[in-house]
Amino acid sequence: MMMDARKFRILQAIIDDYILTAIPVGSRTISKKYEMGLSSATIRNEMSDLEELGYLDQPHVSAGRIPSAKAYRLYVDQLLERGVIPTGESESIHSYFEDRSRQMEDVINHAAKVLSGLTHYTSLVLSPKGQELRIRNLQLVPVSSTHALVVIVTDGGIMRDMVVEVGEGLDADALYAISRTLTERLSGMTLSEAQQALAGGSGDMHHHHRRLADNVAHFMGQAGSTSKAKLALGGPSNILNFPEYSDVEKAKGFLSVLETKDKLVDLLESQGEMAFTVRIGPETGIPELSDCSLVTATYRLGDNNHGTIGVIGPTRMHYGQVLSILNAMGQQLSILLGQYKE
Amino acid sequence: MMMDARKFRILQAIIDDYILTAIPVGSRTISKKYEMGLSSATIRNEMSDLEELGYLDQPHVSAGRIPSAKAYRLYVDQLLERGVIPTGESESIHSYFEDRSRQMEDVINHAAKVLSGLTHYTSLVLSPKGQELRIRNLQLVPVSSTHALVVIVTDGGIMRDMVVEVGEGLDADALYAISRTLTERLSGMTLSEAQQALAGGSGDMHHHHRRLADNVAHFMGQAGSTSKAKLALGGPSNILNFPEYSDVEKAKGFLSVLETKDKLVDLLESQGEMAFTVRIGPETGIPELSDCSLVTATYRLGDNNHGTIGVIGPTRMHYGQVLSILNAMGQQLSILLGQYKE
DNA sequence: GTTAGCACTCATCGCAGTCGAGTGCTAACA
DNA sequence: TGTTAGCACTCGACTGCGATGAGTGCTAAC
Repeated sequence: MMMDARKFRILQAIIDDYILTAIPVGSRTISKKYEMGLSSATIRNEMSDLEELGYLDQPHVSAGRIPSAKAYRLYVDQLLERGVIPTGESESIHSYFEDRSRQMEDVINHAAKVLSGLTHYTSLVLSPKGQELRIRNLQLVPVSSTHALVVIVTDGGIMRDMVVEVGEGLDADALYAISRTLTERLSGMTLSEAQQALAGGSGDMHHHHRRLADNVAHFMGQAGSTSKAKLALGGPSNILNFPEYSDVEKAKGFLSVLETKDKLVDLLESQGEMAFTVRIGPETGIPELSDCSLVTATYRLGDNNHGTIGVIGPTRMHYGQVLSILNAMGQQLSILLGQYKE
Repeated sequence: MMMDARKFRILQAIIDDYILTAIPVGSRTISKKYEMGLSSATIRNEMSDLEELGYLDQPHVSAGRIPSAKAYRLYVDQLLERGVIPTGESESIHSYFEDRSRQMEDVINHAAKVLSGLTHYTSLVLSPKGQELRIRNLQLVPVSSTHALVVIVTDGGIMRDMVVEVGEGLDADALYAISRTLTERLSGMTLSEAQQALAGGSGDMHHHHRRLADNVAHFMGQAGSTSKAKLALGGPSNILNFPEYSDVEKAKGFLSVLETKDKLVDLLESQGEMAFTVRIGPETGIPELSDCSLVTATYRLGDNNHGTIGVIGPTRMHYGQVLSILNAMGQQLSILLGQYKE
């Protein structure tokens, strides 16, 4: 048995209806509501076939059918093939960023809020990871007589800071001098390159201030590591709006995953450079999210940097709308965060 | 009718039992489990009195009694009067901070995690507000040809940073010179004093770089305002462990409040300088939290700064234990964050 | 003042019965 | 050969009801 055009149309109708209502869809519903020109009996036969093909599940014998993960996969693939509808969203999203803050973190947080507000799902916004960023400026700011704050400005405009121990007896001017030297030496390198350069330890300065150099190198290792990418969550409790999660146990599982952000970051990072990724149910690889879908998109920042935005919701998600909003939001973020670029 | 010692003992037993089990407490339970040397009938009479006095509520006529907010209030007040039990918690909490990060934000986040882990409630950790901090150092780090990052180090060791617009044609050295001048002028002032000093606008520099000065002043206003205090949440989903919140609607209300952090910050800040505050049910002033209690404590940072830590849970909270843990955690935070002090 | 006894209340649980949405199958029809 | 009407069947959801039992309030005796 094969999937033909009619089967596909019926499947589509079932998915649409289930996305809307979250109620198992019966043959009569499809026949009447979606004007197929077919009787419920025919639909029934087709549905039986679709079930055999693995596109539909039946919670119990006297209930309607619900789409399987495989069905959503097909649905989404079609959607992506046909291209996403980039509606007027873009403009409306733009308006949410009127008071454009320049702080990476603020932008990330705000974006997450806007995203969850627009989609009514839980949203995730991951800042670009530092790995690929190139250093533009490095400066040490004295904090105490023994510690200094490292500030690094990169071509993405992202700054990370950390307190490092410096040797005794370095006043503000000395630190500034060192900062200038370091900036000169390291400018244009990525964080990991710079880390190596420092660890390699040629140059005058390094002999005098080995400790300082080591600490700064260590910091770069940390800042450059993916784990340091900032993750903002939007509307975690949105999930509770969906009947799928009216069970407290399930909701707790979901929220717990959100709390341990590490897994999420890994998941988001694994997207790589793809414009869009849709993970349906078990495809997320996280048991607690096995009846959720995760839709992610990347936004570009500079030539070799990207961050990730995403939305988590029940598998019966408004994929089309979500993709469209993510698309618009990605563009907006690229613009907002790209404004440091010279 | 008055509250006498025996009534109080009975009330205490009821509260203890209800905190443990979340099940309405009957007269027989008290008479047997708590060895009052009184029959259930006597307890019943006393309970009836306690209800009349407003310390007990009855969900329905054939159920046991549950403590009212007024009862918890009495309970807590007694607890506070007698002094909190500062057990060995302090040591165990210390051990959670082995890898002492120096980043304010990391410490705050970690503290929230530890706090929610220890108490099994939802925890809140609010960083000290910048208002009272005194500037020790101010530095401008070039970000682009037109923007610079302001970094301020204060005597609390707290740094806030923000990108401000500077005039054209200022290179790194020029910015450093300005930074030195500003540090000299502003060092020792609080943020708001510094803001005024800058706005006042005497001094050579200000005429040349009015724009820059204005922007820095504006930043100080922001950084110093209470709204900028960082709030970390720990274990938001912990609330779902309690049967009180097995209703999804209630849980959603609770979690929504957590998402809009502003209200929480206000609530935490309103504690003022008190060592401990306990808000029971309606006392929180937030409808969604009307059957929660919020226990907060302050931790000191320097002479005139303090942050707030707190725990939110159901009204039937383990007040004694929570107070003890908050106490220990407060001390630990004071130590950790105070380590920049010269 | 305390307690035993008793009638009363009321939430909870289990159970049988009903209802109805939805199915699968068969037979007739185009 | 594909479509449809009809019908028996399934099974979850809901309803009503009696039994159960925890817990109370009241009264009378100690």
